[in-house]
Formats: sequence, structure tokens, C-alpha cells
Amino acid sequence: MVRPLKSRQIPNLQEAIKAVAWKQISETGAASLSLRSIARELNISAPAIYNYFADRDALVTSLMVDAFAVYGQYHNEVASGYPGPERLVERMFALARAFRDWALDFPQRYELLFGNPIPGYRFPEHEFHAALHQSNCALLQLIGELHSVGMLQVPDSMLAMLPPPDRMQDLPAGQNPVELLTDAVAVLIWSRLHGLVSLELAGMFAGRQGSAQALYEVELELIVRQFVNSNRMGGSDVQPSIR
Amino acid sequence: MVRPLKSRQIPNLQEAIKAVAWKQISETGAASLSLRSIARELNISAPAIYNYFADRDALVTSLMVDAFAVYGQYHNEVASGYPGPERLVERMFALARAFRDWALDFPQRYELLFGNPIPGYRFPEHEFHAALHQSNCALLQLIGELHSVGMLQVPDSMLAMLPPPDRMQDLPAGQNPVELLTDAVAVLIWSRLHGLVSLELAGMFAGRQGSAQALYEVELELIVRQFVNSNRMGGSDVQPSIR
DNA sequence: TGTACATCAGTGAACGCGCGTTCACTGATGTAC
DNA sequence: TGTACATCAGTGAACGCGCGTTCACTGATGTAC
Repeated sequence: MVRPLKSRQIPNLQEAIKAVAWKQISETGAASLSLRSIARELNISAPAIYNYFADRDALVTSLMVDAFAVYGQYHNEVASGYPGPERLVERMFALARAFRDWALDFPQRYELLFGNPIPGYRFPEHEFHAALHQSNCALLQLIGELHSVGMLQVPDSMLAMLPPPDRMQDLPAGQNPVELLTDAVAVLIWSRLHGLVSLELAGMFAGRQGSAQALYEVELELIVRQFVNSNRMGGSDVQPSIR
Repeated sequence: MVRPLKSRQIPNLQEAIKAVAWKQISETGAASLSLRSIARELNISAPAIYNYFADRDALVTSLMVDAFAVYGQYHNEVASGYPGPERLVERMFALARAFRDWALDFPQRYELLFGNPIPGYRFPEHEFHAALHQSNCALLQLIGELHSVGMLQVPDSMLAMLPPPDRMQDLPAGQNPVELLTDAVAVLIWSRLHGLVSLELAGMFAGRQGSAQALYEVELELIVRQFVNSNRMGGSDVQPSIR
């Protein structure tokens, strides 16, 4: 059911605006995104954009919501290549490598989602939770599965994050202790991946060529060693293959 | 030996410019730093700044060089509170907590040094190595000392980062295998701290109140467990005190 | 000691730029009678 | 079928803003004779 176009309406202008916005973000970074430069590239006037987005921030928000969705879907697709409980460690490696690959392929997008590159812009609060969950969904799922097959090794020190037994009802609504712990493990792993990747993107490993990837592989191996108890699965002992 | 002031010269204007620049960075972020707003706040004209800095980028570079020095010195001072080989684990905890404290106290400075908040600006290549080394000096020193007392546990997988024995001469000039490995451990630890801190600064833990600090403490404990072999020191078993 | 000159940190005006946003408009298309 | 009107996506001009940077200048101070 396609609605007929109005008078001089340009077909799919809303999508064209977003496409050009992404192009410019990729080329020169999210900081230099501007309505006027988008309009220039589209050969339309800048005010025309206001027919589709309330203001610049609304455009940015729309881009970010899309990006979170694409990002999450990409991770889900990667994860779906390693189904079942006997390939969980493989899936972990694949997800983590996909994480770095995506960041290196789309550094400006990565910055847009997880950095704060646009001065004066803030992603709206009420979109935030959903977006964040979407972006971490595959990893959360994986950790959850590891736990349910008994392969998740929760560090002792993490138990201190739980309320004392007599105050267990203080947990946020709808959360149980297991979720809180699997969540925490997922976030910790995420922060390790993000730490290496964001330093790499910031150019902090410039000079030592090649060491970024090698370090990343080391970290992956350490993560698995620290959080995964592979005995339960009959010692499948998946080797971390360095690509 | 103080040089006499020239005609209408304002005393210490160079330092005053930097001080106001830092004030504005703290208040509104490095992205909104501008020569004109600095001049406004100092009640001077904008071109006066050009007597002290060649252009805006030169000012930013000068600020960053100072900040790296202050940052490094702060870490060295923290480290110096835990001298000697019998307090290395304590020192590790203190340094790591100081790392997070500094970032939370001066988020905009942290972003300036380790993020990339100023569109179109790049820290000059030839300053970079020295600055980076300064900022990681205390941690590198600590890891080196851990190694020399036999407490450093280098993960097996990290040995793959070394050239094969018959090509050991391929190492960068002035580096030996031990340095390469202690360096790698230091960078890995740094990236873990940075990962948690930068996600926290980006607001990714908003909502789950208090969990940022708790997670950080968990991570510290895991880092020590993974890289420090405390047997050698007679099992001093320093407890990670949550402050 | 007095005069002519040099120095140079800070000034004020200006250049040219790009930005987000507003506003009255126009003109092709659709609709009602 | 023809005419009058409504719709509304896109236009062009304008507003007001802040920015980095340049340039000729000014005027208090220091210096040489």
C-alpha cells in the first residue's frame, strides 16, 4: 500500500537523507554532520529536511536507533551461525571477533553509538534502555546459555554484588539474582572488548603494528579461561584460531 | 630571573589563557573550546591569544601535553605511597582506583586525553610517544617490578606475540622479549580499566546505580588473580577492600 | 637631562565561513461541486 | 467535463549566531645619543 506522492515530493527523501547522513558520518565523522551539508549533497534546500525530522537532534536520534538495530541484528546473525549448546565457546570467539571487525569497519558508527562524538547532543533517555539491550542481546543470550548448561564460571568476588540473602527482595523489579550475575558477566566482557577496541580506534596502539589484533586474541583467550568452565561439556577444548 | 613586562602586557597571560581553557573544558567539554570564548572570559581581544599560541590547535596541544604530565605525575605520586616489593598488589589496587577516580573527577580531561572530542584536531605524532609513555609509566613500572620479583604471571597465549626464537632479532630496536611481554600485560590491564571507565563516562551504566563501582572492584580482583602470582611472596593475600 | 626613535603586547575592525532554524511563498497535484 | 479551491513538499531569502584568523593600528615603555 504505497501512498501517492504529493506534488513536487521527492521519492524516499526521508531514507535518502539518512543515507547521505551515514555517508558523511563515515567520511568525516559524526561531529561534522550538518543539515545544510546533507541538503547540499542531495540538491535540496536545507528547510526541506524539516518535513521529515523535527530538528537536527531528531535526525541524529533516528540514525542512532537504526544503527543500534542494525548492530544488534548483525551480532544476532553472527551468533546464529553457531547454534546449540555444544558450540558456545566458538560462538563467544565469533561474537567477539565480529565486535572488533564491526568497529574497525565502521569506526565512526561505533563512536556514534558508544562514544559521545556530537557536541551538545544527548541520546534520549527513553530510547536508551531498549537500544542498549538490543546491542548487547547476543552476548547476554550467550552468557545465559553458558549458565544454563553449567559452563558459566561466576567469579566469587562477583557474589558481593548481590544483596544479602535477607534483603533479596530489594532487587529491581523483574530481576532475579541469576540474571543480575549473568548481566554483570556480560557487561564485564563487553567492557574488556570495548576497552581494547576503543583504544585501538583512538590510535593508542599506533606504532606497534599488528599488536592490536594479537592482544585482542590474547584477551579473548583470557576471557574464556576466566568465565567458561569447559569441563562440563566433556572438555571440547576449542582452540582459539588466530585468523 | 623575571623578564620585565612589555608596555601593556598582562602578567602571566599565557598561563591565564590555559587556566580559562581548562575551566571551560571542565564546564562544557573540550568540543566547545574556542579562542573567542576564552578571550571573552579574560576580557581581552581574541587576537591577543596569537601572541602566545600559533593557532587554536597549538593551544590544544599545549593543554594536552600539560595534562599528560599532570596525569602521569598523579599516578606516580599514588604509586610512591606503596613503595617496595612487598606492597606491589596494594599498589596495583591503589593505582587502578586512582585511575577511575581521576576519570570521574575530570571526565572532560579524560576524554581529551584518551578520547577524541575535538573535531578536526589531531595530537601531533612526535609528541605522542612521550605523552603515552608518561601516562602509563606508573603501571609499566609496577608490572616490571612484579616481573622482577617473580610475581608476574604472563598468560601462555601471550607468548604467541613474540617472534619465533630464530627471528628474535626482528624485535623493534632497544626492545627485548621481556619488555615486550610486560608492556603487553600493562596495556591489557590498562584497556580493562579504560573499558569500564569509558563506558561509565559514556553513561552506559546509567540506571543500575552503584553497579559501576562494584563491577570495577570485581574487575580489579580478577586482574590481580589473572596476572599476579602471589605464592612467591609468601601468600600475603591482600584483600581487595571495597571503599 | 632631554629628545628622537624602536619595540611589541594588546586592540578593534573586518573577512569569510558554516551553522540551525523561521517564514512567507509557489506551484503541481488532488478533490468537490 | 469544467471550474474553483485545498493541500502540502520543497524553495529562497533571511535572521542571528559563533567561529578562526588577518591586519593595520596604538600607545606605554625602554633605549641611544
